[in-house]
Amino acid sequence: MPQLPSPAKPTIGDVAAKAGVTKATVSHAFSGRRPISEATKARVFAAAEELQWLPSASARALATRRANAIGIVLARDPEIIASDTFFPAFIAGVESVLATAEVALVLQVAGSRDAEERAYRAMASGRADGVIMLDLHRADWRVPYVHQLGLHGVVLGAYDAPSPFTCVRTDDATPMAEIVAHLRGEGHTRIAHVAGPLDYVHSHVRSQAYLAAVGSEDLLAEGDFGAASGRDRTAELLALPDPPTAILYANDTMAIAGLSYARSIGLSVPGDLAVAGFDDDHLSAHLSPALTTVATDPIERGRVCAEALLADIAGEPARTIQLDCNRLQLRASTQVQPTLQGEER
Amino acid sequence: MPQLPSPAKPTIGDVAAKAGVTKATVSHAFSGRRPISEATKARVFAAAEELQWLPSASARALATRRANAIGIVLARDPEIIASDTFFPAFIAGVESVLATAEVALVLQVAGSRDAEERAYRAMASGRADGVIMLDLHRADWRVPYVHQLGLHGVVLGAYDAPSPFTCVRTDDATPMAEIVAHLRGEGHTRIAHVAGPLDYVHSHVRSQAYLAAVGSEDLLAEGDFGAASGRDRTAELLALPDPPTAILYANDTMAIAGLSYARSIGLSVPGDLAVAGFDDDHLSAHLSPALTTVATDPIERGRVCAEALLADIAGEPARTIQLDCNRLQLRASTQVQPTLQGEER
DNA sequence: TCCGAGAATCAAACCGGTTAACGTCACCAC
DNA sequence: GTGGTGACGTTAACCGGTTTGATTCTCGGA
Repeated sequence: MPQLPSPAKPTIGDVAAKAGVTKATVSHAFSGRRPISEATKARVFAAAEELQWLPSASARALATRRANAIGIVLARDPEIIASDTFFPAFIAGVESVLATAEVALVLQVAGSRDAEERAYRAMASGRADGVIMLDLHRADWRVPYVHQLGLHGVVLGAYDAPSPFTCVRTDDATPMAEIVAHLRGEGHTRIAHVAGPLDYVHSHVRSQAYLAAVGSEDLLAEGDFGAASGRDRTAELLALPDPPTAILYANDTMAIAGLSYARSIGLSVPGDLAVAGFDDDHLSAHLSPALTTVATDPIERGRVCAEALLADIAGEPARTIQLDCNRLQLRASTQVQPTLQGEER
Repeated sequence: MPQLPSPAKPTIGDVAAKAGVTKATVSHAFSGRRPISEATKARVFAAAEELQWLPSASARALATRRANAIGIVLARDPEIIASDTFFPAFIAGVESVLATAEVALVLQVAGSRDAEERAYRAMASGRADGVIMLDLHRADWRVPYVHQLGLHGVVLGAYDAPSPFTCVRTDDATPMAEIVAHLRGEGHTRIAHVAGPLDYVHSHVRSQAYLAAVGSEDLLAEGDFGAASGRDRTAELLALPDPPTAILYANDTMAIAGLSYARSIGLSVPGDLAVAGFDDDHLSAHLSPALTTVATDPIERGRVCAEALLADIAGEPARTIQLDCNRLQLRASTQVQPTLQGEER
């Protein structure tokens, strides 16, 4: 492979010299912030093209005090990230709006609270103009912290205290109630729930909705969204003297693991045990029985969060956005009689 | 929420003034590139602490000509990203080494070839010092392109032409041969393979290994790694006059979809049909039957790629790294008799 | 004829760091 | 004394853009 003779990247000065103008003119020609004659513009563009000039992102960032990037700090254990079906889709949604705005996405994984603070400080030091905060906790410390750092921000989830940031909320309670109603319609009376960690806002909301619908916390268990915990909580529930006939999981990963466990001990699904998940993992429609779940459209969530953040950075005031992107997917894992719902293609 | 009076971020100049020294001294005190007396250092650090000074990433990037960031451009359809189990784990591995090096990760999703080129140019314009290239194609255009842009790089996968970049390779052929041997040992003679898109290097390698072991391409089908294609290819294979008794899939997503399809038409697994996947999705060990597959340790791959890239950026010469991270996981989906292999905890 | 306005461009300051070159001063050997 | 050396700081240039305040030129109107 021919070792390149280090082409010495051209700068705006080189372009200006080649076009016979000054740096300022080149800048104006591209930004359009001052009128430049068509003739000069043409010369400038030609020179830039010929030199293959790319404006330096860091120089521009320094001069404009804009990183032209947004950040996401993931405070999760790498192993959990690996098993997370939400995150990549969310990113895809975010990127779909960033791409057209020429804004980059900076990602950081932080294992500890300390690493997390460092990550946000790094963002604030000029790596990003704003951040999207996921996996909201109740009274999340990040909201005041990020605000004090002078960053723009958007939170995904219900933040109850007054927030300086735009807040993108979804209604997870309604689909939970719908599932319970559906299971009741199928004749179930002992309906259990395997929740996610209850200090997450979304886990909490889902379990509250479950409690409201069922009226008892006898059959409420707390998992951690991982497959192993789905299996273990299921084993515990099924070992009860009066075990549930239906289990509602806070995500599909736990539901699938639970479903498999139930079958491995000889139960039939949905005959002996009805199973429902949450999230609509890409596999859930392709299992047998296909899994009843709630499609949460993470791509759409990503898109809306990114748009809200760009708006915030552009100076628009913070607001609350209510998203309606949850869709109940009734499938075979909760109904003995096949329906002709037809949401599967 | 109290509107902050725009704290006017402190600069190195403010710190210098407060400590009664010049900017250069502050810089040296922190970088240690010139000796500074303990007394002065203490004053500088105190001033920085008091002012909550964070050095500006963009100013530093401009001055040092280093972005202190690396990039990954994902050339995939958002829908496919969403169903990808490899990617988040890989990212987690990458981050685990970046975090300690204070290097950021810039992500870009590019839907088209054109967008992809733009993304790499953006990286080259100072957003990143180097990139990791995934999903290598045979004779991938990105290798010369990225090199010409003056970026550092690492490719994951077997690039056969001489490459200016460090190349991280894995041996996917051996586990494929092992699975075939294992299936033969179970008595199977009609063994099919549902490959991924064959223009990907890794799909190609896997299918070649399959062909070498089986000796016929009668039962080779090409999928796209998505669940739907796993189901459809399976349906086609099982509809053959002389259908296979074992199917080997290029990833777990297709395998799980295929397995479910087989069961939905009344076949038992592994009794009537043995099924094996590739990747060891987080769910695979928790299905019933648990899925025989190959654990590919994407976290480790990410870690090694990131280390190699940082080394390259630091000026070390490119090299080829052979990774041994594939582990065959024999589970119930391919063996009628339960074994006591015990690799499951 | 002279003035004012607007268009097009230039020159220079500025963003916030890093770094090469240079100045001091103290100390030591000869 | 003289010269050399190392430690510690300072000055000023530089990185590659953007932006602001002149400057020049043209043209229309009073």
